[in-house]
Amino acid sequence: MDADKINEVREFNRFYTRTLQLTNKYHLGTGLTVLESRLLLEIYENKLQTANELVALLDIDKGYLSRVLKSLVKRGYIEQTIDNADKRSKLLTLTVLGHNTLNTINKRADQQVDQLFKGLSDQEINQVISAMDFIQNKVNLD
Amino acid sequence: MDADKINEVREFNRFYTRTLQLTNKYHLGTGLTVLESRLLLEIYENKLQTANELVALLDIDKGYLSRVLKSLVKRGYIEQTIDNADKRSKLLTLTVLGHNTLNTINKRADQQVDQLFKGLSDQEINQVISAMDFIQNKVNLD
DNA sequence: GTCGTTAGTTGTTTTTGTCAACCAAATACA
DNA sequence: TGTATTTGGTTGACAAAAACAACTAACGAC
Repeated sequence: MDADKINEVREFNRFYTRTLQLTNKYHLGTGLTVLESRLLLEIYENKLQTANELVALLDIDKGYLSRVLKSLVKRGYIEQTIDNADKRSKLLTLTVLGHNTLNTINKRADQQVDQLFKGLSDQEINQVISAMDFIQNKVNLD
Repeated sequence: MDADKINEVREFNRFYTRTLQLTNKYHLGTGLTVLESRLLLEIYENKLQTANELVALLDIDKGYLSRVLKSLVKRGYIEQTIDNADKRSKLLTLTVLGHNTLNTINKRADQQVDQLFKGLSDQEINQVISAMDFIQNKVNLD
């Protein structure tokens, strides 16, 4: 891949990180840190059930996670119940507060997306979205 | 903007943070933290000259920045010289080491981009890049 | 020259994260 | 079965990253 193209990708990366950083500050106004809101999200939307799964997914220290979860329990965002099938592990679920907070976060993120697309015509919005789609499908993960 | 589209954008955001932002972990293998490498980058490529400008751009605590800069000076990456036009402020420049390190970081980022695009045809690469271009031109910043 | 502002520093504290030792339940296996 | 190993999670001790507030010295306005 030649230098020009690499440069364009680099520039896009900077651009997008800069933009995303706005939409990434989900926690703002919710009393949660970025990590905490990520945990709620993974527990609820991706159906992760145990600390162990979170550790594997997020590549985070298990001791630290243990404390963060403890704090989330104390503050009423999640509940931990012992798994009867394996009494070492605790199953994580969101409380009503946790659920509502996650909704707030999502709503706020949506507003930021709206803000980002403000002033574009429907046709342009569709084009941006299909460009995103294209990138997502083409770029090599693993 | 309807829910479906917002959802796609949200997904793209997650995808993008997960993947391309990998190329943002510049610091790996250079002895610099992410913040430090960002500072070098802003000083050199964006021609920021004072701690004050960095504080404004990066929304970072000035006390903390002061210490980080001090450490970068001590470790030989940057130099601070008193601005004769305003003896309160110090002008920041990269040393040779700082400059070389920044080059290494950029090279490494380029390799990661290459890796990401591995296996795509030239035509596909061009399509991805023009999709990026399109997004960048259309999406509303500020 | 005095006063409010500004650039940067420093002391103190909080938050975030790492590392290693630990406990109890589960699994392996002789 | 009984013992050894592994696994899910907790805890203590510590290090690094970052926030907060008080401070100094130079600057600008008047």
